[in-house]
Amino acid sequence: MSYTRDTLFRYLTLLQLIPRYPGRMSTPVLKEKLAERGFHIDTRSLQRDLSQKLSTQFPIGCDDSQKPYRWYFDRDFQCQLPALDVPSALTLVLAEEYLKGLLPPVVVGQLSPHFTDARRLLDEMSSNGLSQWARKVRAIPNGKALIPAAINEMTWQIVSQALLEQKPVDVVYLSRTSKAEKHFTLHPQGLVSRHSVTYLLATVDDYDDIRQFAMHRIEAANLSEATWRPLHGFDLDNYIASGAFGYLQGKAPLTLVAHVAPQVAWLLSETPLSETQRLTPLSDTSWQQLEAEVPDDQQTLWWLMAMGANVNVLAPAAWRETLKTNAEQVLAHYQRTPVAHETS
Amino acid sequence: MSYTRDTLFRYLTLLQLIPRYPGRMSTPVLKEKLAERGFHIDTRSLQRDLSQKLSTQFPIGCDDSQKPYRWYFDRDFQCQLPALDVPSALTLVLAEEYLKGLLPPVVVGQLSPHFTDARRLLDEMSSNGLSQWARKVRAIPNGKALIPAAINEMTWQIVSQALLEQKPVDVVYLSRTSKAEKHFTLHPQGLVSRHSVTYLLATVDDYDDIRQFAMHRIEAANLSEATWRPLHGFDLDNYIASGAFGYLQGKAPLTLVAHVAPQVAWLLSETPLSETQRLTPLSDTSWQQLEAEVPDDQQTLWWLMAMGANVNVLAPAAWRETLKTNAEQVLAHYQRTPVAHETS
DNA sequence: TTTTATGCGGCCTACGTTGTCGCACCCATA
DNA sequence: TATGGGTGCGACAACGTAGGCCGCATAAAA
Repeated sequence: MSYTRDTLFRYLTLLQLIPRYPGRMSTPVLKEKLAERGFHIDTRSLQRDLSQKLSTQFPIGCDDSQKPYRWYFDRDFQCQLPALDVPSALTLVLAEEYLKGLLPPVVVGQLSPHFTDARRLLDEMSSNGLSQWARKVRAIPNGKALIPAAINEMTWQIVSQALLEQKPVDVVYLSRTSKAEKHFTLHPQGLVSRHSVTYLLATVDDYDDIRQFAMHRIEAANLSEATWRPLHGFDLDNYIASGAFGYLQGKAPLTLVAHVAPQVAWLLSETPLSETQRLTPLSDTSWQQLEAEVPDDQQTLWWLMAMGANVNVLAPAAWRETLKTNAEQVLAHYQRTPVAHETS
Repeated sequence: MSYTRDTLFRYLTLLQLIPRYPGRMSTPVLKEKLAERGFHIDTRSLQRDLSQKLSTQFPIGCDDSQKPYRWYFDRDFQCQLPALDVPSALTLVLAEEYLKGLLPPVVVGQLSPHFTDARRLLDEMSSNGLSQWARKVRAIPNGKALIPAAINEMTWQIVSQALLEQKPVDVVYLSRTSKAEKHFTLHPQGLVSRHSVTYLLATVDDYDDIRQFAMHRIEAANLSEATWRPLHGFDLDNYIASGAFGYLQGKAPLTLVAHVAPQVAWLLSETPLSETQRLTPLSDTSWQQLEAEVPDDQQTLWWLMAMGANVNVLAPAAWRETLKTNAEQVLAHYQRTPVAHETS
């Protein structure tokens, strides 16, 4: 039996059991959880640990409005073992910059204690000299930053729990088309974050087909009493590849052949399109010939379109044709619509 | 004087002082750091803490090849207070999916203990029933995923330290143009991660102008003996806005007016271009009129180009002209180049 | 060889830890 | 109003651990 050595470890276990603020845990529950982990102590000892030892040393709060007291960590407290090092802290700051444009505020907010921790460390590091590190790192996202749709915090918590524990959820969903609130029982099968919109994939009520539900349109969610209806043979990757999110994707990769302007060649030499990319200079011009195996998806096509006149796709023929047709249509727009509209 | 209550706290402080694996810290140094934080204990006690208490309960290693023993945490160990909750763990998994396409492997690797921690938690949560949560979440990045350039781990550590502590670094840099290794002393002023390439902004040797150095082309880095040369009046945001990274950006935001196809309108209603965006239906068509205040930058223009024939920009006139000209040039490409090339 | 720095086992005492008990309080139920 | 279960809390005593101190062993430095 391990007596003494366990005191420290029991404290640590206890600290790990106490949830962060929105959640809280009552003394008897904590006692039971500790017992599950091999710490059989008297209730009195636990009470003493909480109210006399831990809560004086840690930012721990206690809800004593009702009798089984409930304990919780301050919302923004964060402690890591081992402590964050400087490179990791910098990485976290960069990560936050990127993620702010990719995930809804509430979701990024889930990680804010980590980011705050990183910033605090950097502040301390560079205290000698007002280095203002915050002004020293920036992330420039790839592509246009759209504003992520806002998600209700409670919804995110309930749905993520349901997804992982395979439980159905009752939701109030604001339908896109009818503008009406509808009540469903969903059986979550997957979660997809596309750009900045997060979708829950689930079967509805007693049906067997997967449908998409934008998380930000779920107005309320609660774990359901209904029994879980498992769905076999569902594969998220196949589902995405089959074009469910507007990214129709052929199974086989394609060989892209194109002539690219110098500035594009420069970009690609830094960040290749694929592992197999080859760039070869062309005679008579500063342009280069690009050959690469790329996936047959909408993303790649969009990228080519964004490059505009700076790339000249030679193969595959289908893409060449698509780009050509698109250019013709764009031109048609601008020839048809009178310029006078511009002032509107 | 706080005697007893400090035991637990001293252990925690000690644990926070021990660095993660690549680093390590000797017993005397630990003793001194503890003293700095108010824990004045006998060397013997520290030795006992390390070798008998902590290293039996934590994944702590000891390098005893030379006499002042050096202690370190296992590379992949991670412990959080308070413990990770399910929603945060899910968020971390999503974040990792995104970041893998945005930051170099080594940089994301800095955070891998966090991600591993999250995955472990999810594994435990869903152990009952083989829920295979890893198959349940996916992130679809915004725009084409280019392959991030690889960075040397040591370089990242040294440079991030130098940047924050305002110290010069000696680097061996593989010049892009000359293909030759060059030796510089850099005075780091900022770090910019653009798409998937990370650049260090620094002044070189005795010059005062800022230059960009791609992190993945820094082959070696060491803190320099040279004295730090401060640079006043440098503002990273202005630098970026002035077009240093190919994103020329006008100061004033523009009012974008365009007609957009139904699918684009749908996308924008989910993730607006800006806070002020307005979408109004057009008569005679399923298209909608879009009005939004957008920044005057390359990103927005690229986004419009990628949308191709699905948007018809009415204002500003300059963009309309740019898009038109671009379409004409693209068309010129595809009319000039013989289709026969495709089979090459 | 001597010196210094470090690790380590042992010893001893102060004091921290913890089970037990009694009391107070709140709430639900009779 | 009375009663009983659940919970928090102060007090106390017994146990045993934490931690300073000492001496020795070892290895690197002088």
